[in-house]
Amino acid sequence: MKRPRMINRKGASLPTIRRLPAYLQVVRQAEQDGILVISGTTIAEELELEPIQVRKDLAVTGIAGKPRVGYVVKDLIAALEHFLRWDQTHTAIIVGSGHLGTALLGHTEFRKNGLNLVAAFDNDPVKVGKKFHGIKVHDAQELTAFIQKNSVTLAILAIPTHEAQEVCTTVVLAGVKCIWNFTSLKLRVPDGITDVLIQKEDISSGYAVLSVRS
Amino acid sequence: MKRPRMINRKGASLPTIRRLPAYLQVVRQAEQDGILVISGTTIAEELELEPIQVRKDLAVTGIAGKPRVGYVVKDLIAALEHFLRWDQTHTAIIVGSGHLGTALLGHTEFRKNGLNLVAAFDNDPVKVGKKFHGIKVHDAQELTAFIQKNSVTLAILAIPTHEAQEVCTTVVLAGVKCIWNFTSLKLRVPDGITDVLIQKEDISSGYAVLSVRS
DNA sequence: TAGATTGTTAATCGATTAACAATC
DNA sequence: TAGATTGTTAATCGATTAACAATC
Repeated sequence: MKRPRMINRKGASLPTIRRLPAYLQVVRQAEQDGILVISGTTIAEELELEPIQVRKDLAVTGIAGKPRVGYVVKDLIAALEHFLRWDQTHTAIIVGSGHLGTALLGHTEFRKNGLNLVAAFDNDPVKVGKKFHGIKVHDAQELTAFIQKNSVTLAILAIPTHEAQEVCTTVVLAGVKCIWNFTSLKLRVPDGITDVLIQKEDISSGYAVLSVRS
Repeated sequence: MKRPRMINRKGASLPTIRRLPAYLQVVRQAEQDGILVISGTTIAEELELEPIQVRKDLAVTGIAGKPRVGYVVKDLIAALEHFLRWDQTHTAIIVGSGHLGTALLGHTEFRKNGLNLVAAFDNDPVKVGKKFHGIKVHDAQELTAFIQKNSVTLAILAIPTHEAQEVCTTVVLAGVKCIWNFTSLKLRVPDGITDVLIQKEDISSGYAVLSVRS
């Protein structure tokens, strides 16, 4: 059986999408520094990429630059944020309030990018009721009710591997459409459900690149 | 100026290298389950990939399968581990013992993959001297001396962005050849040093994919 | 044997890079 | 104007996929 290649918004390739946040970071920094206009060449130098790649990537956002000048910083930020949908609020929860979950809760950059973390969940009674970085830890039993009541769209899984599939099933049945999976397990959605997006954050891939190349 | 495309061991592409850990995980699980021989088709099904891609990827490790049968589980594990250099010990330190650093210290899977975490470092006096997951937190002042004394090859950076470049410079000057960068800063090695490998673990890329596709 | 699977060679697909006209 | 930069079209490069002979 052949699965169709995933098609992305407006024809942007996966590698392009993955580079956009780095551009946004550079351009936001430029704005902080009071710079009004920035060229693709400058962004490329900053990130050690080729200028042509930066221009091609930025083009997917629909931004129009001015020859000889570059891109208006304010407009470029808006274009990148809009393309990434980081100008909209995404209501999210984190399941698991161990060290990784807490680290993610404290990742303030998320807020700038539209991610609204509204709750954490844990099955450890010692943690339930506590607050980390201002976000309350709820009992994992309340997952389904909370998701439905608060129209949570994204669930971030920072739990032990052996709990991952069960939690995945629970949150999907409760209506979550996106899962950000920080466990090493390949998750499966319940049969018959097709409109769920699962993004795996794979730390061992990075380690593989590091050890093979060194 | 044109930078040459990075060439990897035995011609394995970057995407291939990044998939290998997933294969290893599946095959190790098979071994646990008492399975002696596994086919590329089976691995592909498990990971929702195409069988041809799995076979091509496994080929880079030099493993030879048997038509109609598959690969000997024990041999395949050995081949993957050896290709990834996960059969060797890599002496590593973690700089930063906040939640992320502590989460990484507690990531037991690393040990199975040759990563020997020997120390953590922090500049918070409250944390110095404590132990997390059996690993002692040292004063960041001791970084250089420790690296040189213990021939540390890998430094994992789990520190605030604004400290990242300084720590990078310190550990590189002390002799570290590999940096695993969990901050969002693009790091630069000091002038004249060329044989340092920096791998950036980019969480915002994953979030970008998630929000663009949803 | 029949049929499943490997591994090689070729074809396709897609991403990156190059070339260059347009432009400010 | 001269020169830097954009953005488009074409070329190249590399990764994935297909086809199929070999094999157990």
